[in-house]
Amino acid sequence: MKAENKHSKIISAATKVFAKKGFFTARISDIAKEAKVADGTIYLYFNNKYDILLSVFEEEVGKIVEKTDKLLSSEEDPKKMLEIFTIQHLMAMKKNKNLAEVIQIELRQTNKVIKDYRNNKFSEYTGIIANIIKKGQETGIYKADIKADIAKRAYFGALDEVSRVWNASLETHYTVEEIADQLLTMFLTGILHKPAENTP
Amino acid sequence: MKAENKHSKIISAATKVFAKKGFFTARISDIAKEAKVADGTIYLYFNNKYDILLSVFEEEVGKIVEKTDKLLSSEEDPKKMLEIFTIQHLMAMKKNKNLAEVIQIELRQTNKVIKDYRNNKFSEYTGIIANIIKKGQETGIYKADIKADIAKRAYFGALDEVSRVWNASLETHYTVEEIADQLLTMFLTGILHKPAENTP
DNA sequence: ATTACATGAATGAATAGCCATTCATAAATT
DNA sequence: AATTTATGAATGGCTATTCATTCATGTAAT
Repeated sequence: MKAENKHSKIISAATKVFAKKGFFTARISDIAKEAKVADGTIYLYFNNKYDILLSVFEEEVGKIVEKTDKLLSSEEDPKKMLEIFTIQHLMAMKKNKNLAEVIQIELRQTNKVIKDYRNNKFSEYTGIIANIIKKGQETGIYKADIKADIAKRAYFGALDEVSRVWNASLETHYTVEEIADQLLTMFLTGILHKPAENTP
Repeated sequence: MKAENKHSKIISAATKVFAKKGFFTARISDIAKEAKVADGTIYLYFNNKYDILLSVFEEEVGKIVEKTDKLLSSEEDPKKMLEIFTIQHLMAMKKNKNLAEVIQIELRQTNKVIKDYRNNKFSEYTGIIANIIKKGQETGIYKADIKADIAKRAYFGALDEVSRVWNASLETHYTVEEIADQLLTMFLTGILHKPAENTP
């Protein structure tokens, strides 16, 4: 069996298992079983349990970053860019619900214990939001007094929390487009009614 | 020693320890040590480890809900209400950074494993946001086509993520007021420049 | 073509360490 | 002295990780 194949089989099994049980309650044997591989085999491809989580995180987030960059590269309008980012994020999370969970786990749990931080694909990812905002500020369409580093967090947080509920989904009949529309409306124009002055 | 005293001593010790090490890597003996109590004593006040976490969560979030309700009760303007909510949340999280962490842990980690859900103070809390929005929509100052249940999540997510970084704070020299101002600006009026039509 | 040998991947039972929980015993309080 | 509260060492269960062994494939010698 080809090596690469097994590596990725384990990665995707782990994604599934971590998402379902959480990192700490997931057993190596669960992952092994899910990947249809012996327990020991996992240690041929990963150093330890945490290494699996980190790999899942970095690799999968890496893919998303790459895809997002590609999608954005052909767009110049900061407003459209934010729209693309939003839809892309929500679609990715809906498609791979397990990944959404893993991101949340890794982000909030484990780096508390193990300080490694490698390349940190994640800050790369939120950095994309910051860049969109900065670009819009240069163009002049976004408010200049918005701080990009606060805004990127706020917007990521909003996206993330909306996706979280998706998973824990007791509900959410909304489509990606509906949610994206709501988020973009809020973030771009706010929830306040504009004073109706622009009627000619 | 008074019983109630010991109960709350354990709660606050646990808050500290969970925040620092995360639920799963925190040891009962850590909590006991922090509370200056014997390991066994903890089991006189709580059923098990998870019960401690849940108690921390429910009790502390409960306090915040109560305080927030009180602060809001004397205010009618939905715009001011959101402002109050925002500042109150950020202050509470800054004051009790540990609690901010525990909320995140509980929210995203553990209820995956143990389904209990008791009263769920948390939905009560986000419900406050939803109510503010609905009220503003009735008054007519908030856009009618914003869905309160999406908006509440988005806004809570934004607040929460901003507070998270606070803790992991590698930076954040911002004051509560600055951050609140930024979030409110974004959420109320958006990041887009208003088309400058309201100059008379 | 067949056999013998080599290599490295894969296995999964055994190990070893950790830590939540219990409980016999000891204060402390009534 | 009876009862309540507290202690912390001992127990027991759990699971990450290891490693001796097997298996599969390739190479070379006959």
